[in-house]
Amino acid sequence: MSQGGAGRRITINDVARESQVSRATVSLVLRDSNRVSVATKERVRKVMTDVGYVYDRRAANLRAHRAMTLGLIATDVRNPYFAELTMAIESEASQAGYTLLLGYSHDVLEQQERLLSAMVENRVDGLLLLPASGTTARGLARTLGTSGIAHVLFARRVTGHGADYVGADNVKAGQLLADHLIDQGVRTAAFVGGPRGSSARRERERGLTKQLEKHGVRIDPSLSLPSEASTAGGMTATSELLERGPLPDAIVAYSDAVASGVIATLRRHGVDVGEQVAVAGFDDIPQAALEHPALTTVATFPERIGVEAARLLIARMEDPQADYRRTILSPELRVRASTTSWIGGARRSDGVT
Amino acid sequence: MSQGGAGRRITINDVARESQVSRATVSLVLRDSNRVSVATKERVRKVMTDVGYVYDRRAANLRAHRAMTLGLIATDVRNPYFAELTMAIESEASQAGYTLLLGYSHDVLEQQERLLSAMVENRVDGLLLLPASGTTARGLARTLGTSGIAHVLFARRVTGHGADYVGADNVKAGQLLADHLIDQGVRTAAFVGGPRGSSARRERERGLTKQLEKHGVRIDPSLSLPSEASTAGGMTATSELLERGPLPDAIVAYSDAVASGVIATLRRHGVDVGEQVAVAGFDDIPQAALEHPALTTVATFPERIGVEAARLLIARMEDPQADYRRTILSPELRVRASTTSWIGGARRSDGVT
DNA sequence: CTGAAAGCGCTTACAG
DNA sequence: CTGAAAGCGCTTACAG
Repeated sequence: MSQGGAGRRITINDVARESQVSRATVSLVLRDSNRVSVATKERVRKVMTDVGYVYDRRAANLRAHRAMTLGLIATDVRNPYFAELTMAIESEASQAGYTLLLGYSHDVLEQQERLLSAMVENRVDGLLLLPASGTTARGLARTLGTSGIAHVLFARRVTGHGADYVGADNVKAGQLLADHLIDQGVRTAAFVGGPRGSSARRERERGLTKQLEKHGVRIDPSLSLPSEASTAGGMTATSELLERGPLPDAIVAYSDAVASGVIATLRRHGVDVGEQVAVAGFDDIPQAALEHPALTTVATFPERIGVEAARLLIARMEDPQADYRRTILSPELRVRASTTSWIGGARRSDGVT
Repeated sequence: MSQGGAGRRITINDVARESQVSRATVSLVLRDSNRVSVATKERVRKVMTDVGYVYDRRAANLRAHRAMTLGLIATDVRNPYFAELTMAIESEASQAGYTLLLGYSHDVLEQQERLLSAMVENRVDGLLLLPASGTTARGLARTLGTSGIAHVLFARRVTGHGADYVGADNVKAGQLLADHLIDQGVRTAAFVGGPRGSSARRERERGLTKQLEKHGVRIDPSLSLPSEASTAGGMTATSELLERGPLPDAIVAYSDAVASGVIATLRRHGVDVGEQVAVAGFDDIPQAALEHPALTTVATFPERIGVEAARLLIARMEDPQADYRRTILSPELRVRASTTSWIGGARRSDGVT
């Protein structure tokens, strides 16, 4: 039936010849155009399966000036928070008919640049970027500027860079936690972990610090310890903290992933986590509720951020001239045992009241 | 300088005209061919940056019959085990100069089919597949057969499907755990969680069961409870187990992710995890050592599996006719408190000795 | 060392 | 409802 020899690719030409129509008609059948009669469609489709034709989307996309492909650059998906984000973005993109070109920057600027170039050169229709810490507006302009490619930033901002953005209200998240810790009677606190150059870290810390200060509680700047945004990072930072002297009333971790390392390290050092020192995180990843003690945290809804980022991007692709949109999701406090079982506050109030 | 108007794409033609050479020469400059003089290269490159030229890799790839793109289909990256795998594959592919086209099947067959088609139609050079549970050789043949695309399976096998494969020795992993549990004096055990249709589950359970039976310990088949390969799955399965009556001496979870759910659920029901019932998992994800109690498990080295899978695929692309290779990594037992603190065995031996 | 021509596998107006 | 022609942005022999 098919004359396609061993190595030869079967193309639209073979199908056209075999079914006695033009290539244009085959092309229309491929997209199920109603400009082709049902009879012709059936005949052409039969030939397609008979000769084992496989559509070449790249060729189609080149000609049609689109890719039906979105680029996604995240930092590291071993972080459960980013895993949730990635899954949500993939689902949403996939539902909208897009395929995903993926890259991980490992939170390293040079890697991110390489990935950005690769995606631009592959002419993705749009780009979702979780900026590596240290990303600057100038850097982005250099890599993305000339291409004018549609893109949205998520989870971390880049100050001065005009683009759509989706993220949590990190300042608010810090405030929520501050208010709760004040309620618990906390008087001293450390802010542990997270990458120094990330907007999320700055904002969470700022929200926390400012709000604590309103109640006369001051975070000793020497107790602000950056780290990788991972459990391992949390462990390292906590070891440092333990070396610096007596523990504060509360340890606020940059994220739940970091908090996981905080808790493990404290426990290894015989600290009674929760009772002796209150611990809290950010994000409310699934594991937070399963920590022992269960972790107080502020939910930042990665799934919703992912879905929204994908939607914003698709909207942006449809209307490149629209004003930039920023979607800031409101965080929610989740109170659990890691702060409520703290007994320092009780002791203190016992003395006072 | 450039005459490219607002919307027009700047192509190799513009660069050729502007720098007074042919398109062929520009093309050679792009690939830094030594068939072009240094002077010409410099002149052409200067023009490229001046006019803001951006290479179109899609067009190049179409013509050159390659994509420099690999397809990766995993199930769900919220599972830390798959996250490690994915990161390793991405690193390796990226280092070899490939970009990754990504899709998650959510362990659902239909989704996997759609993703496979998309990747074949995008003409990826090769494909890495973590098969959804229930994947059959016939199904794969149907989707991949006609395309003859290079691919490797990893982490789970598909019986009867001829392809390269990389995975852990799951039977051995089960045996290692069985031997250890026997040493601890365990007499009854349950196998909890994991997707029914996955080869990894079957093999782990078989290795465990057979080896236990050698020592006269029999797993009650009604205590083999499948679930999603997630922490949530482990929680559901454990709730079921608790309803079935008295707990066995040991609970072996399909994976550490599942074990995490087992531990949390037992604790919620007031069970003293470790002492009252031994718990173990598979994979040795980073969190296993941080569980409370620390989780005994069998390391299966997802990172090595990922790296190896990418390498096998690249080798396969270079030599499509080579015999199929199977890389089976040897697992290693990691003994921790979740089994060693079990006191049932000690009690019993006290009585016997 | 450089160029003219053909072509990768499709889609897109334009006719009829 | 269908076809002939041009073209997407590159690379690849083939000449010279």
